[in-house]
Amino acid sequence: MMADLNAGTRNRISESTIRRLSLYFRALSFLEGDEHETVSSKELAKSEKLTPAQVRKDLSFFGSFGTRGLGYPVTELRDKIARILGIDRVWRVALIGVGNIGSALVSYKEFIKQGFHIVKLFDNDQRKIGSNHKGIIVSDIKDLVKELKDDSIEIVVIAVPATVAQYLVDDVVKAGVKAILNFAPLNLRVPDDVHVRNENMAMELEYLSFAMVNDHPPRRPK
Amino acid sequence: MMADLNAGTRNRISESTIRRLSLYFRALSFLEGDEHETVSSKELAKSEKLTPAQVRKDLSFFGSFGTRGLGYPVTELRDKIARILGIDRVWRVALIGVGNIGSALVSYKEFIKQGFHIVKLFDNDQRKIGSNHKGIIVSDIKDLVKELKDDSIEIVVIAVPATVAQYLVDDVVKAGVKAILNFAPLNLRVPDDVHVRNENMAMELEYLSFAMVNDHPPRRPK
DNA sequence: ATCTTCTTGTGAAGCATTTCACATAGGTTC
DNA sequence: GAACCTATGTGAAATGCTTCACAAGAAGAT
Repeated sequence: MMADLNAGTRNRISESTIRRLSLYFRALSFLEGDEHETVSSKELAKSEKLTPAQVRKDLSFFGSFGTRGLGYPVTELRDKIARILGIDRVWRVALIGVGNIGSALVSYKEFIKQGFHIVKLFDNDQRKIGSNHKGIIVSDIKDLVKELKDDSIEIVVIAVPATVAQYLVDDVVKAGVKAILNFAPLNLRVPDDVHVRNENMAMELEYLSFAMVNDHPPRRPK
Repeated sequence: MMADLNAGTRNRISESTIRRLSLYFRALSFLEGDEHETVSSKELAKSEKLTPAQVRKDLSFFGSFGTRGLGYPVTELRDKIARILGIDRVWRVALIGVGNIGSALVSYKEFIKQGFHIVKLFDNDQRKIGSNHKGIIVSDIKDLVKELKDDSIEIVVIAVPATVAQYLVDDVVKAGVKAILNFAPLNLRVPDDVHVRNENMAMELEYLSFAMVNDHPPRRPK
């Protein structure tokens, strides 16, 4: 039974489910290397510290991919999930801000592996503009809107200081980009049809800090 | 009314609440710069795209910080949250893996600002060992356990390839470290009393990809 | 061909989190 | 100092998510 993903709030797939699909995808990619032909919900759950029921329920939102008594075919399921996540294709990504984090992301192999190709770099620093990072020439930020459009950029990664991020994002929206991965520590204002995900590294450290200070028990399945 | 944070599963503060505390902390830090003396749950909610009720409920788990009819005192609330999150002190952090991401993190100002001081670097590459990054000399990974102990490291950041991460984490655990921030794309196995948070940058891009392919509506409050 | 075993797929139950709604209380004005 | 205004703090309702439990389907053995 395929869920209707377009049904507004009703039937909406939860954020948690989608994030777990990423985990399943990763686990299946590992298994593919091994001799495994099939994998059970139990095994898949164990490798990501989840419950078997959770795995089955998540997958059931998108279809029936398994065989009763046997499990799920590894390669096939991996491909199906790639399809669902939309990573069975190449995405054209632009990165704004070639500083510490930006530079690291240009060379980050996980992105390429999953079809996220950074094809464009922007900065406002004259010393960086024109320079070459992994074969990509850094463009001047002042040409942002035009170049994003001309190059059919679909996803933009923001890796600039918080003070200038909103200003740049307004231009990114103007260029028609509908997806933004934001590393700047602030909440970006965008229209309803633009997707934003925030990557907040300090937040994860704060969680660890809280957990230690308060002796907060981790949530464990079962 | 203070919640009992040590009460095992009962009364456990939810992960979402803690993550939102980080957001409130950030928003309050911004406001402090302005002329604002107090802030209402409504204003605080708006700046992070949440509901006022959510803000009040979150804070109520930890005490009564506001004044009816007026709102919350900005500086005081900010300090209280810092206390709750355990970021009213300095944490000694070690970073393992001085590659692309590792190098970026050493210079990442948000960490320092919030009291997370990277005081130790490790790598297994002979060309990197002994070199100086932002005033810190890179240590040989083979001395990991001893040096983590000797330097009273409390938090370890893992920024190495997935293939070697588990092996290193076993040593980190051996050294008595109870908190790990993991950038390697795999699920680390650790004892129950060790806290792990995963930073999975590809996962966020996958979420964006999913949202675009499936025309998935973002969840909006109200 | 039937029996046994294994594991899926899924309503329903059980929990957890969010939102509602309002009594309550501090501040301000007259 | 009383009346009014405003925004908190919080039980209770509503919503959302996870886990349970089992019928049903597929493969392999005898």
